[in-house]
Amino acid sequence: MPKMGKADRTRVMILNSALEFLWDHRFRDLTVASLMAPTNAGRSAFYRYFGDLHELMRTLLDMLRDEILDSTSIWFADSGDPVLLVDEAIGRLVDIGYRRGPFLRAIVDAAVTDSRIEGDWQQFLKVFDDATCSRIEADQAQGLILQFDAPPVAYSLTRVNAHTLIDAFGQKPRKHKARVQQALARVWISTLYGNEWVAERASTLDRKPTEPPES
Amino acid sequence: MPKMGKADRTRVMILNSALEFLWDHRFRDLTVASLMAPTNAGRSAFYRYFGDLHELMRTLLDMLRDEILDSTSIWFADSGDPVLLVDEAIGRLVDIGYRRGPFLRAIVDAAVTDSRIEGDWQQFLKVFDDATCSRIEADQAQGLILQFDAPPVAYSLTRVNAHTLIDAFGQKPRKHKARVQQALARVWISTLYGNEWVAERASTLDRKPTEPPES
DNA sequence: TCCAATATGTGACATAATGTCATTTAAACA
DNA sequence: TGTTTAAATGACATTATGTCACATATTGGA
Repeated sequence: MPKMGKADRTRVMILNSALEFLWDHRFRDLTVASLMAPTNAGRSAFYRYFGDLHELMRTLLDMLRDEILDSTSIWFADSGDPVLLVDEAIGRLVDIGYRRGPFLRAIVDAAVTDSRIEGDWQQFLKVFDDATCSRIEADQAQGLILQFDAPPVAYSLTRVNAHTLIDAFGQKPRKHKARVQQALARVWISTLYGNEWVAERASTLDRKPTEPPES
Repeated sequence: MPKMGKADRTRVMILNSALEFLWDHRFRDLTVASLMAPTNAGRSAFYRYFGDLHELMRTLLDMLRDEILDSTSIWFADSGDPVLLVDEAIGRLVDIGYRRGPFLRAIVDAAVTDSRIEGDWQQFLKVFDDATCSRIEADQAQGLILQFDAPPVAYSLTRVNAHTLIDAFGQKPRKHKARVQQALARVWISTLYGNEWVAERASTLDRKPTEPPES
């Protein structure tokens, strides 16, 4: 455990309090007072660490970004069977969406009320837009994907991911993970590579154990 | 012109002021004061007509709902070539998304900060979820669509529509209408009916005049 | 047309949250 | 341990919301 000064400990307490709060409350119900209540410190101590609630949310997004990019690094792979790659990447994405759903939702909620977070979030999505676009164009060059205007399709596909995950897992009771995963995989694979690939892959997916939705 | 009492006139002024404001400002920047400034009435007069800003937004959603359901009535048609039907329905949806983008975005923004609007919006989306689900299941029964778990796919497809439209047209400069339409049509048709139908239809779409993006 | 009766509008007030600042209190470290 | 530096506090200013008693218009019947 790295040695922490008091400032670091307080900062961590605040971040933990935020995570705890947001796990079962919406961002709109978060106030500085409610955030600092479980802490030893008083309300105004908050402002020593963050300019405002939105700045705290940006910090949370920074943390989540690393976690997401790490766990979906396969998304940016440039070799291997493209269909399996998409399937695996969606699986990873659904996993993390399931685990972090409420925080993802909180960040997107916060983005609506603050243009800086909005910018951060769009920039984050753009990483996936760009990666998807590159993949499409590379596979078009190889004849694996039909010729079409790649950017808007990539854009729509990343948005279906983001908002399906947030709507499905962003608040409890979360929806069934496997069903969401299959739906997203179907949309992506049939849009990019064609329905026949989904059909071929379907039996594999259906064999996966079906977990019941959690609280 | 129907005869209006003073109350009706003031109410209309408020609604117009809101529409005008939201055409080039975000919902987060709307305050009761800024809303009533262009009106003859003072700030507190607002509360005679609406409980709060969110109630005003619900009224706006009611108005928009009628317009959208009217213009996308073809979405709920149960006869005709399914592929053409989807294509036409998406076209209508993109048209209205383009015309009303900023208001749609304002409503979705407002939903994030108010659970009543959120409920209204989800209920509105559910109409499309259900219609899409019925269509899928009907076409599966006819063998036009492969057998798969329809509800989550329908859910993802309505969300790709809503959020693609709002992201693309919700604030100026709006994106290019035809490109968005083609992307959405591609996602829907290849997910439901297969890539070959998109390819066949592509030439038709590409022949459409390409309008430059507006302010 | 005028005059109640009623509907509409107003400004002063209470409330709730944010963010700031001088001051107090606690931690760090030599 | 004592001194320097950092962290926490509580009182205050600010901004927006929503409410209320009262003032002023509008309306429709005599």
